[in-house]
Amino acid sequence: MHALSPTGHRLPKNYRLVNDVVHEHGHGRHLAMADIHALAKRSQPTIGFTTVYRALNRLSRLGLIAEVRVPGADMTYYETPADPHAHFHCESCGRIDDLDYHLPSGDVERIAGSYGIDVREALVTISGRCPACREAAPAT
Amino acid sequence: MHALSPTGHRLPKNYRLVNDVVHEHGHGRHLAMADIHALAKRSQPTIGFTTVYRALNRLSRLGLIAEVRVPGADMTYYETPADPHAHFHCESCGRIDDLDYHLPSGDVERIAGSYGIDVREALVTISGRCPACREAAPAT
DNA sequence: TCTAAAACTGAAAACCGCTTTCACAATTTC
DNA sequence: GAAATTGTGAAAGCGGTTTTCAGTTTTAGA
Repeated sequence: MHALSPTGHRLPKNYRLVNDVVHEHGHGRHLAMADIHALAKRSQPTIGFTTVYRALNRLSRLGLIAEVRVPGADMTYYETPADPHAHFHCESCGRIDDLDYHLPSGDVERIAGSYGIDVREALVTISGRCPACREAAPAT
Repeated sequence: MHALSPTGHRLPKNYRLVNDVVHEHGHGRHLAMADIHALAKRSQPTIGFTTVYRALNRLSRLGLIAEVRVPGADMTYYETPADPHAHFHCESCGRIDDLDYHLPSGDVERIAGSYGIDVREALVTISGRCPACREAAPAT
């Protein structure tokens, strides 16, 4: 017996579990597939990472969760969908934070127009050192 | 006998070869390690990819070449260092183009200040479909 | 110039996240 | 119910990157 997602899609129950996990633990945090798998196992100890992998793909495609890809990070992270925002990636400790920033409206459209591009997504990523790492080892 | 790089660093000759390759073929193009290895072999058929790998790391660290990491692309690309600019990544054909755009000056500083971040780099990446792919398969 | 230390080299193996395959189980549809 | 579809977990495969190893070349210092 499958059930419907919040947007009316039919979702297997493992997929709904994954969705719940991301929404419960993804408040401002960014979860890797391994994290999500570990969390899902708490409710469903037999769930395999392959299922989590497929769930994340499906949920992303449906827009129920969002992929976070940060240049320089070697993994894909997942978060709850939110208004456009930038990401910060600490090169020392690897942490990823949300930044409340988005490109000036109009800029993307202007670029798209002049290059003939069909834009799906415009990403802003800032990399550097977070306050904690700054303090731990000031300047390298 | 080593020689000096343009900036006065001592560089093994294989590393200089890699540097030359990137600067000769990286005009507006983005080269993967495999490309660079293949090109370097023309002059130095015995050069191994490990050496190219190490050269690219060193040269990047010295700022003689620039790494291009694009979210969604599975590889690191290399280009000649240039003024800040954005990148476009075509999700259909994978091509990566330079875009003549940079974040409004002041924006990055403002973010850095309010979050206490030590910024090394601010990246703008736009993904979507390039004109060629648009035409080949309009809308999916 | 000779020599010990340091740096460089290429092949191969290890690594690591992601993706696919396989054989089987559960669910849905008719 | 039975057939077709969809979901499942383990395991194997894949591809770019990184490390290891044993050996060579280069450098620095007497």
